[in-house]
Amino acid sequence: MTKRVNSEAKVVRSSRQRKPNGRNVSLGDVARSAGVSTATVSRVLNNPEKVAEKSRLAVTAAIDSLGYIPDGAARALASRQSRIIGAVVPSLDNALFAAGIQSLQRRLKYHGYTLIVASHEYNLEEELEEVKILLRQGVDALLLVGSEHDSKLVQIIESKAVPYVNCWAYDPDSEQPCIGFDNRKAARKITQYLLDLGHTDFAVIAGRTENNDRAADRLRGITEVIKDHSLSLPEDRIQQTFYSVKKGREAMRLLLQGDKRPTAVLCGNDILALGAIAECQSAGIKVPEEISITGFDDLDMSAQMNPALTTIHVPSAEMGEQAADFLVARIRQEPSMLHTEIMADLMVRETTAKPRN
Amino acid sequence: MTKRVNSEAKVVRSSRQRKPNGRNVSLGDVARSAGVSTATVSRVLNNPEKVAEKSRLAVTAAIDSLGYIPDGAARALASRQSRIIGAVVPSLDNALFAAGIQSLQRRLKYHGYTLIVASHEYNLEEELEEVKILLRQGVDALLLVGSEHDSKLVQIIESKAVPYVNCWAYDPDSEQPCIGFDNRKAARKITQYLLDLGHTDFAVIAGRTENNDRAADRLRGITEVIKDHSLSLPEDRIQQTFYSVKKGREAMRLLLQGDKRPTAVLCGNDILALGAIAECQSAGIKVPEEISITGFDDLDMSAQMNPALTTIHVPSAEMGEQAADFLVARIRQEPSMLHTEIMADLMVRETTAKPRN
DNA sequence: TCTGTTAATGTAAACGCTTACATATAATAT
DNA sequence: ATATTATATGTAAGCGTTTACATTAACAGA
Repeated sequence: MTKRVNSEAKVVRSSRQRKPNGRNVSLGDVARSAGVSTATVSRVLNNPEKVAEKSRLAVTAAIDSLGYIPDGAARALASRQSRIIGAVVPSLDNALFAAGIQSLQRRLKYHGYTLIVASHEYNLEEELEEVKILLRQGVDALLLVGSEHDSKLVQIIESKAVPYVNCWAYDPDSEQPCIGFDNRKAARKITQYLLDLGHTDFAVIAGRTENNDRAADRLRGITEVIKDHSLSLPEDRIQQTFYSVKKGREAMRLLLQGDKRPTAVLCGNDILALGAIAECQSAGIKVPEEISITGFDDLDMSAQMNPALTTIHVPSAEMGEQAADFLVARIRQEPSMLHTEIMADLMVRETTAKPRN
Repeated sequence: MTKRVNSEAKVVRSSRQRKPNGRNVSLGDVARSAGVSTATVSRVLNNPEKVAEKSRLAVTAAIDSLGYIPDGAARALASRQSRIIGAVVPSLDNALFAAGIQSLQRRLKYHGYTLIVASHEYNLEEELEEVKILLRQGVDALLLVGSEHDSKLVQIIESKAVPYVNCWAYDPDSEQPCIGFDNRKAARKITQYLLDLGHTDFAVIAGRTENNDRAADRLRGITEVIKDHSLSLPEDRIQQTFYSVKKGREAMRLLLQGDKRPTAVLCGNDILALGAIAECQSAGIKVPEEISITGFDDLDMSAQMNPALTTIHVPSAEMGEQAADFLVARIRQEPSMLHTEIMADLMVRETTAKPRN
């Protein structure tokens, strides 16, 4: 598929030496140059208010002229704080998490922390593995996605006494801290909306529910409401698939093959819905006139597409920000809420309408 | 500073306690428990082949039973290697980078490295700032996007002797290592294709070119080819905007307002193109019958949309993987190519056609 | 038996910071 | 003036690893 052409065979051996003249410049060098002790230099770095202005100036001048950059490892070792926070998400490829991580990072930076992101590709064992790696790197706190984890995971984190929080899910009954929304409730809401519109003939294109409690909760919310209204949702009306436009199309194609076409299709996220809509368009089926389709997440583009997608708005950015504040508060041992619910609202747009007859 | 008044008889000597019941388990604890020296434990961790099987077994058993997790900071300090690699990208919100980062991470993990990602929101000063932070954290190598950086950036990295690579751009004349494709050449290719189709009336919806050499190169490639063919591209036919579907729509709306409508619109990336297409659809203009639209990047969804987008395929995943291999090779002081060009191919799909008359 | 060589392990000195505690100096109260 | 307290700085002991070098054991060749 893709060809690769290498430019001339320029082979360069980089000699991984430090400064030309020797070692890297250290805090000790700064101290010597400024004529103060290492303790004072350390203080101007960490508690400048505890240092007299005169020495503070001398030290900052020395830092600048020497181009001193503190050694994070040494600092972490001595202070037992790495100032690094880890996040383990299912995937970076999902715009939903990307947006959340983006705002998480921005906020952490504001608090003086650096973020390490790892992804586990919707594999709980892999998630445990990644958490171990982050713990080894000495993260000061951890952000996890969902509330379903490998059984050993929480135990390990707690044995290390590292603060953590589950995001993108809300479970007030859990002992684990979480910041997120109730996926089941939101799914019920959008299903109910379709029901109120008059739909009785449903199909679902869900994300894979194993190892993904968010997808499972969404599916559960949908089926519950449908069952509550004594409507049926046969097995072949429920597709489970990976999150991608392509998979969404394929699932919709299968759904369209049945002898009776559903009047409303609930998708596990916006990406699947985009695929479902594209498939309908290709098949000459009008959305929403002939079929209603809903998404979940409310990606930026969903409101802009044609037709604009009816979906559940998931405030990822807000969640990331709150998670940052929460974790920093925990690190500082300040009081904080155990559970924070964020509202996920229904966004009615153009892909849903009353059924035809 | 703070006075400590002990009313109780219990005087706590070490104020830095970790677990409720004491310290964390350290390599020394493992050594004691296994009946060997710390050096031997360290060896089984880092060079197991240098240790006799008997002691290796004893040590691994001790590690398991104590639940020992090595301290990354201490290891980094002593070995002068953090096993962390940093990436500074413009945005995580852009699916293009997300995909590249994802594969970079996967590959780094395979090599035993952890990835830290920072984003600078298309702000070169911010980029410098992030690089400094990562350097402070002690990253063993750095991945950058594009070849245009703050003038101090490369100097700082090189003074620290940290390997780095510029990605998503290809500039064989530069002294800086890069792995990527030639944005200008690719832009020329897609423009030429439109020209060959018979288009003479162009418009461009480009990404913002300040602080973004990739966007600038793309725009340059487009305008060059058009000029080469003695065609005109007036100022008002060039829109520059942020990468978002919404902005793409707005830009297209402006373009449609002119007295003469272009027959082909070249977009700076797929996201902008998606917006442009949506706007045309809303305006009742048929793509590609009445207007041809092209993207750039070839996101996963672009092939699935309706109509499928004609665009330039950017192999982000491959780039991430190669970047990982390159950086690791550099860290290990193995020989490696300074410049690697990756081909960005034209993907002709359904949003382009011959102009009407 | 002795010596030289190799393999396995141990000893202890870094690595570059932070910070408890000690000390010196200045400010204030008596 | 002296005692008291607050402020600023210095001293040096870690933090938990890695690793150069020393030591010991095992074994082969003479």
